[in-house]
Amino acid sequence: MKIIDHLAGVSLFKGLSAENLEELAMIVTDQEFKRGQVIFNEGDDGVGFFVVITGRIKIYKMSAEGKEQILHLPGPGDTFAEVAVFTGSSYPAFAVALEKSRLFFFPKKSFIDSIRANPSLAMNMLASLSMRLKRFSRMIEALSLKEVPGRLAAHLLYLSEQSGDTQVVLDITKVHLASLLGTIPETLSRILGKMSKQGLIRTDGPHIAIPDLDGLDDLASGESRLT
Amino acid sequence: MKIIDHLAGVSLFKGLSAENLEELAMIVTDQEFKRGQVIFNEGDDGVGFFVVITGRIKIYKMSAEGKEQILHLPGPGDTFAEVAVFTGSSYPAFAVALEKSRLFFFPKKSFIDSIRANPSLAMNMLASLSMRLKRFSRMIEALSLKEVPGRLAAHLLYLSEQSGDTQVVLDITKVHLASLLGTIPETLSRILGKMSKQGLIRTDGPHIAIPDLDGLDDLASGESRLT
DNA sequence: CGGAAGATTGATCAGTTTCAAGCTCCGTGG
DNA sequence: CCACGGAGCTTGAAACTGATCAATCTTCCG
Repeated sequence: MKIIDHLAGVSLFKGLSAENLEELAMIVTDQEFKRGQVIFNEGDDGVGFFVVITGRIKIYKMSAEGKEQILHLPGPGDTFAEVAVFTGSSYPAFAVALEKSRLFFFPKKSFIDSIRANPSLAMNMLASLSMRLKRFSRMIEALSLKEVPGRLAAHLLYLSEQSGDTQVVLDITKVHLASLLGTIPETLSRILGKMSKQGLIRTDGPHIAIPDLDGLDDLASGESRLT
Repeated sequence: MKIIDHLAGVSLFKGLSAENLEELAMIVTDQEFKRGQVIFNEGDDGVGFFVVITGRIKIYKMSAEGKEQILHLPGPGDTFAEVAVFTGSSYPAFAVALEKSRLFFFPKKSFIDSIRANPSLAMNMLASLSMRLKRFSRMIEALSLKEVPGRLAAHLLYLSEQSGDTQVVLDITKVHLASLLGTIPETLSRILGKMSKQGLIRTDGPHIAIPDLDGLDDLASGESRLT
């Protein structure tokens, strides 16, 4: 499968002509990362951005004591580190591969040229950054205004909405889910337990069934609490 | 003073030609808001975005119990609600004027046309959104990985860096500062008190002197704590 | 097969919020 | 012009959420 065929499946490049994709393909570097391999560290020189072809990446911040807060978990078709391209500075977070991953790397300079020459690509990128901004503001809202049960409920509802099913399968470990929700595995485990006891969910390893969507909704919006 | 002269001072429009500014000026609506007046509510139809000419705007989220988390406090020359332009959906937060404010409003449709026609404007907007994204990720980091003293220390250092002075003047109330830091006025007051007692800062109303930059730095990075 | 990583549960502890009260300051209307 | 009322700010005591520390068990990757 050629590079251009992979690019065609990336939503950031949706609607671009074959010639445009051809041009983009010329500036791409195809890169492989092993599970656990560092892609960049916070503060590294921001030389370009990435598109995930296969695998899963963890973008995160870290505290002095080593606690991690996950910002983003891009998978196939997702992009990351675009910020470095447009602020012309260093990467503002850490990135490691959670599994064996194939990435396309776009060097900053060449990609900026592409964007300048291509209004549709610019619009796509603006839409992509705006979407990210929206998700980040939801994260800020959750961290500041919701307690852990509310954040978890909101996340489960989000997953359920994505899959269009009241059966949800976690494709990340609970350690990572905790880090994404801004808490720790112990707390997450306890709260999943409480939710089960109250009949809001049924858990079986990474499988979570949601028999009571309305109950979770009340939790997520702060209208009820977990006793 | 004509609209175009105001536009020239907005960093989002930096580097644009006089003709470009002229075109932009044609799609602007000049609007006045009184102190406390609502500009839009979360969920309202996102019809366009704003540039602040004079005054101060509060962009915030709100919990079910009425607690507020400030996302952004745009002042003269700053923009807000750009996200609504590019995601084509509703406003994702609340906006009110903190004081009598003059705003320029850009309707979504016309502004998108301007961007498509003008690569420099597109690049400026990409840079602006990226900067915002970076600030939001710092906020997420702070809320999740730092305690209130650390967040406050980081914010004071930020203000000091902006002004290039170890003397800082708060141009917002402490109620708003608390909301910006993800806490409440009582906690903020106590922590300012502790910092003063330890000689990290000296406070006099909205004036805060920082005699011990290194001490604050240690607090902000989590290397020390407030006993 | 061995060991590290993931997951769960209990007891304790620290940080922050909540509730309550009192204070100053300022704008506005009588 | 003064008084009133509300907003901003501070301090204290009590309650609570979530983190920490510790132990155990399981799983899965090398």
